[in-house]
Formats: sequence, structure tokens, C-alpha cells
Amino acid sequence: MRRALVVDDEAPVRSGLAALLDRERGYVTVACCATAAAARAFLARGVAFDVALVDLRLPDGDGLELIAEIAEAQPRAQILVLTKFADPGDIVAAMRAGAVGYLLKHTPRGRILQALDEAAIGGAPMSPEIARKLVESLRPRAAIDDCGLTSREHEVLVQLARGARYHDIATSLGVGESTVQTHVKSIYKKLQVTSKAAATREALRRRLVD
Amino acid sequence: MRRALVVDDEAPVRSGLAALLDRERGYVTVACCATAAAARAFLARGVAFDVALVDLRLPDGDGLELIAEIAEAQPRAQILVLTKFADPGDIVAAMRAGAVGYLLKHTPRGRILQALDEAAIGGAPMSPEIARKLVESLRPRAAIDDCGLTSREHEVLVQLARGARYHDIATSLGVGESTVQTHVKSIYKKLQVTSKAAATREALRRRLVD
DNA sequence: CCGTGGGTCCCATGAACATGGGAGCAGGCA
DNA sequence: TGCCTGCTCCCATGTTCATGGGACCCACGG
Repeated sequence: MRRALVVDDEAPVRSGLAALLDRERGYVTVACCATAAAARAFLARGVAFDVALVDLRLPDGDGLELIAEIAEAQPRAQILVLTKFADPGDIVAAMRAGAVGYLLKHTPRGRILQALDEAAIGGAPMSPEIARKLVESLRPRAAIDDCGLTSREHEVLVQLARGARYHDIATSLGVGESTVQTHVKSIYKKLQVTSKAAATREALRRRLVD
Repeated sequence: MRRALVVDDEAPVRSGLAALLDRERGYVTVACCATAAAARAFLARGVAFDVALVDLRLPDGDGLELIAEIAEAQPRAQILVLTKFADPGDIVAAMRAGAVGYLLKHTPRGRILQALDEAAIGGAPMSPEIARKLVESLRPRAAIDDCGLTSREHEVLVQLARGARYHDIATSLGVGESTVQTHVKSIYKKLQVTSKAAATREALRRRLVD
């Protein structure tokens, strides 16, 4: 018998899920919260559960933070997001916060139950479009093209981001140190930074380098 | 009718997949390659296809590179990895290279066909354990604990990685510039680097900072 | 044919950094 | 108590950066 926590601000969804779970053999709803505050209060009671179905958009505060708190309070619980929205940032953020799955609200009931089982055996159930967005968020961005760096500048940036000194870069590219300096100047202008550290950060953030 | 490319070095798997697809209404195998070289030769012919099933471990060269080439040559093709191994690094790398799904070889035939359909409609079919590993690879690592940085050093590192100057860090932490310098010295020692840029890189790579 | 932009090189200066030292004060642990 | 570690501060020196100039060559498009 797996114990479930449901957090959703929409009453019909909430009660629908609770009913679905309670009807199903093998599941029981231990709490049904409409707000993050209510969920926190429940967590504070220390009652254990095995799975959580959480909406990201809650009237009070962020669902992401709540997920982190649930993961903290009940490390063994499998947390699934169940929401209407599919923002790539939300998906990644939810996973980082501790969620193991992400379902859209139009998901049929049967698939939700299946997802719960899948989560329990070590899977990561996601709606197909969610999975795709997650995968796409891993891909390198359009790199060189959209940031306006020339290929030579990109070469310099790669080494810059590895912590190389101007002298090293010059040697490895077979040009003078002054040339490197010139390239760095235009890189800084294009990335809008003023130091190697900031350039490194930007390069990694924008996936201009691995 | 969807055209499929199969790349796998194991003959039984290869022919099994081809037979499965050809038997299935809606699919036809346009090529069945045992090596990366053979696949490249096929790509060079410019024949279009809609989906590719690729093994990562090929006798000649890396499947990852092949995936990138397939994605390059046939941007509209959906690429699925079908392999025995589930190394988290491989999973992320494959996705970055252009794969949209990742199945383990023990996947039942029926599920493979289902995955092909799912890929075609914009999903990202993955074996459950693969999906979980992918999700877990997004999570922040254990951060501060294992790299030996003290909490103060960590605070300094965070700002360092944002490109802040010593002076700025000193001000925002309410300490002297000399103190910052001392902290930086031990950070460098612990991260085994000798510059802000390299420290920034390490910090981001080890997820010591966002 | 001349302007524009990329790539190469040079000079020069002040700011910021890397690294070596020393040193005092708190808290924790043998 | 005595030692160790973390945090704080200081000095000093040489190195590396950041930024402002100016200059040449080449390819490309108007």
C-alpha cells in the first residue's frame, strides 16, 4: 500500500486525484493540500508517504520550493509534478529540486497511475512533450552564430574558459600575444563582460564551450 | 510509411530490428549498417529517412559522433539510441549530439515500435532507468562537503565565479581585501587551480555554484 | 575601386591578480 | 593545557590583465 500526498489548488483536480488513488488498490491518499502552506504544515507533522503529486502553480509561493522541502523532509518519497504548464525552465528546475517525473494535467487517469508505479520502480515518468523539452534543454545552444563571435574569437574563448593565459593561447594558436589581446577585447565587447572570469562564466552559461 | 535506418554491430539484433520494422505496417528499413563507416557511406548517398536506431558501441569509432553526423545530414530524422549500456555520461552526450530517445536492448519489441511512434509525434522515449539517470544527472552534486571548501570560502567562490573583483567581494562580505585574498589562496589550493578563470570553470563544472 | 570587417601585430599604462611570507584571535579536541 | 583549523588582517613583489590607442593585409560586396 503506497501512501500519496496530493498538492493542487484546484479542488476538482485534487479530489479527483484523491478519489482515483483511494479507489485504486495499492494506493491511499494521506493528505490532500490546496496550498503550499497546508503542505508544509503536513510535512511538519512528520507523517511518512511514498509518493507526492504536486502542482507547480500554487496560490501561495512557488511549487519548486515546496518540492525541495518535500524532498528534504521525505527523502524516500518519489515526487511527481502534475501541472498545466510545460516551461523548459520549470521542468529542469523541478527535477533539480527533487522531482522524478513531470506530467501535464491532460494526462489520462490511467497513465497517471502507471506513472506512479513507474516512479516507484526507479523510473522517471514524463509526458512525451515534457521529455522532449528536457532533452532539448540539454542541447548546446546555437553557439557561435547568435552571439556574433567569429571562429577565431571562439577558439580564443575556449582556451580562455579553461583558464589559459594569453601567452599560452598565443602559443597554441601560433600567433602573437598581442593578437590574443585584440581578440579578447572583441570577445569582451560581444559578451558584455570585462574579465576572464566573467567571460568564462558566460561562455559556460551560453554553452559556447563545453 | 516511415523510413528507418538501423546501425548495430550485432547481426542478430540488426536483422531482428529490420525484420520487425519491415513486418510492421508503416515502417520500412532503408539501411541496416553494422559499422559507423557503413552508416557514413549511407549518409553520403543522401537518402532520406525519418528515424534512426543507433547503437553507441560500434566496432569502428564512437556512436556519439555518428549521431551528430546523422543529425547533421538528416536534421528531420528522429534519432534513438538502442544500446546495452546506461552510463549517465553517455545518455547526456547522446542527447546533446542529437538523439531524442534512449532505449536499452532488453526493451521488448512492442515497446520499441511504440517508442518510434512516440519519437515521431514529438516525444522522447526512454527506458525508465534511463529517464531516471537523466533526471539525476541534472541534480546538483553534493557541493561543499566533498571538495573541502569551508563555508566562507564557498561564499567567496560564488562571487569569484560571477566575475567579481576582490574589492567587490570584500565589500559585500564586510571584510578586508586581504582576507579575500587569503580565502582565494586556499580555494585555489583546494580546487588545484591558479587563476580566477580556472576557478570559475571548476566551480561551475563541479556545481559548487549555480 | 573603395569601404568594411576579420585577422594579425605593436605600444603603453594603470589596475587587478597570484604568491610568498607573518600574525592575532576564536573555538574545538586530545 | 596545548595544538589545530578557520577567519581575519597586513606587507611586498612580480605577473598578468584590461583598455586605450595605431597599423597592415586580405577578401568581399556595393
